[in-house]
Amino acid sequence: MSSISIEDLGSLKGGESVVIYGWAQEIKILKNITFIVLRDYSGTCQVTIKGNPELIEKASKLSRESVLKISGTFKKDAISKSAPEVTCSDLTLLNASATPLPVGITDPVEVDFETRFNNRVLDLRKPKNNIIFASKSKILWGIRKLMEEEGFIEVQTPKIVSSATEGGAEVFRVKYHEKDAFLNQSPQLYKEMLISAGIPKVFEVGPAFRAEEHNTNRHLNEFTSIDIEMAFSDDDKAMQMLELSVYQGLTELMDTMGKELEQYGYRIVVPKRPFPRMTYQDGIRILEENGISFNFGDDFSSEQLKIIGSKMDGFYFITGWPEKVRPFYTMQKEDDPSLTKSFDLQYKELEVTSGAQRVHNPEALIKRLKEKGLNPENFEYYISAFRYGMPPHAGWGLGLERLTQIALGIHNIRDVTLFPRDRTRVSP
RNA sequence: GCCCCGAUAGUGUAGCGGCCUAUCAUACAGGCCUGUCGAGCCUGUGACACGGGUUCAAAUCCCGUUCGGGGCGCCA
Repeated sequence: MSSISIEDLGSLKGGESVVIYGWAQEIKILKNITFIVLRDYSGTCQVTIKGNPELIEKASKLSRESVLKISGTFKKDAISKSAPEVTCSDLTLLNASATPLPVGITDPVEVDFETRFNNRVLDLRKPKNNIIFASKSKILWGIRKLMEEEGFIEVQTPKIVSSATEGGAEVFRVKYHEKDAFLNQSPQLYKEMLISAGIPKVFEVGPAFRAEEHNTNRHLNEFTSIDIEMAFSDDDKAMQMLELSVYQGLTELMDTMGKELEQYGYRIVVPKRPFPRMTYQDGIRILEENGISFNFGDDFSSEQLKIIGSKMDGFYFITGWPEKVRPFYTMQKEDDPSLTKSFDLQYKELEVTSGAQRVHNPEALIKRLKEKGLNPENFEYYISAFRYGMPPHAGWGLGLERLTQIALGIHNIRDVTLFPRDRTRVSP
C-alpha cells in the first residue's frame, strides 16, 4: 500500500487503511493506551494505540524523533483535540533517535543561537523554521517566472576567479593548482561579459563570497545573489525590472503561502507599486532637516539610513549616488560626473539591491579603474570584452536572504540561511 | 579592524565572597495513572568553559586563554 502525507489525511472519508511515515514528535504513555504525535513535512497527526499489548510495549520503548512507519485506520470523528487521528494496527521503527535530544523540537524552553545552529537539522525540523525555506523558494520561483516571461537567460558564471571584483570588499583567497585565485564576491564582471557575448538579458542565482569580518544581523560571508544584466538598457529600465521582480517574488509568496505563514506568526509584506524614489541629495536633505550635518560624497551610515528609512514606507529607491562611493564599472552622469546613474533599493535602513547603468566604453573603463587605484592589467580578460562592440547595459544584484528577511520580518539573516557562513561559523 | 557583553546539568536559567553537598523549569531514566493533547503525580540521574591570581574562604572578585553574542565600519 502506498503511503499518504499527514496533510492529505484531511481529504479522506474515515475508515480507510493508511500508511504514514514520519518522526515521533511526542510519545505519551498511559496505562492502557499510548499516543504518538507523528510529524511529517506537511503536519502532525495523532497515532492511537490501544487494545494491543504488544504494540503498546513496542511504542513505550520509542524515543522522540525516531523515524516510524505507521499502518492504521484513519478516524474521521477523532477524539484528539489537536490533530487528525489514526488508530494504529502496526508500527515499524525505521530508525531510532538517540536521547536526549540536543535541541527539543517541541520543548517549552528557549534555545541559544549557538546551540540551534550547532544542531541545525533538528532546529530546522521545527515547522516555524523550515517554512522559511519553503518561502525563500517561493520568492525565488516568482522571480524566476518573471525572468522567463521577460526573456532572460539563466546563466552560471565561475565562482573561482583570478581577480577581486570591485577592489573594495575583502575576498577569500584559494589555492588553484599552482596559482592563487579568489572566490568571487559578485558575478558582476562575468554577466557584463555575457552582454558582449550577445546575450541581451542574463540572470544568475548563485553564491557570492565576501571575506569581511562583519558581525551583524544582515551580513553573511556567503550569500545568495540574484543578478541581472540587460543590454541596450539604462538605470531607469533596470529599476523598473527590479521593482517588478521584488513585487512578483513577494506576490508569489503571498498567493501560495500567505495563510499558512500567518498561522506561524509571519506577517508578509507585499509592496505597493511604484516604489518611491529619492535622490542621494534628497537623503542629505532629510538628514539636514534632522539636524545632521553631512559631507557630500560620503556614504550614509546605518544610523543615517535609519533616519531616512523612517520617513519612507516600505521599499524605496535611492538614486544618483556620488561617483566616490560606487565601483569603477558604474556610469557617471553626463551632466555631472561627480554623480552616477546608480541606485539602491532600500527597505527601511536595509539595503536590498544595488544597481546601475554600467560603463561600456573601454577607454572610460580603464580610466575609471585607474582612478579607483586598480591595475587594468589584472582586468584584461574583462576589458577585452569591451573592445569589440559592447552594448550599453545596466543591471543589479539583489540579496535573496535580505529579501526573505524583509518578506517574513526576520531580524537575523542567519535564520533565513540553511547553514550560514558568518565571522566564526564554517560548520555545519 | 574597532567598541561593548556573555559562558552554571542534554536544553534554558537562579545564584554575584561563607547560608552552594548549587535553584527552578524542561529533557532523560524508572514507577503510578482506561484517551492524552503544554497531560498529571512520585522517584532518580545530571552542571559552575580552561589556566593563573587575590582571600581564612571563589560559581561569585582580578588577569589571561578559548568559544560565543550584540553594535559599528563595509556591503547584498
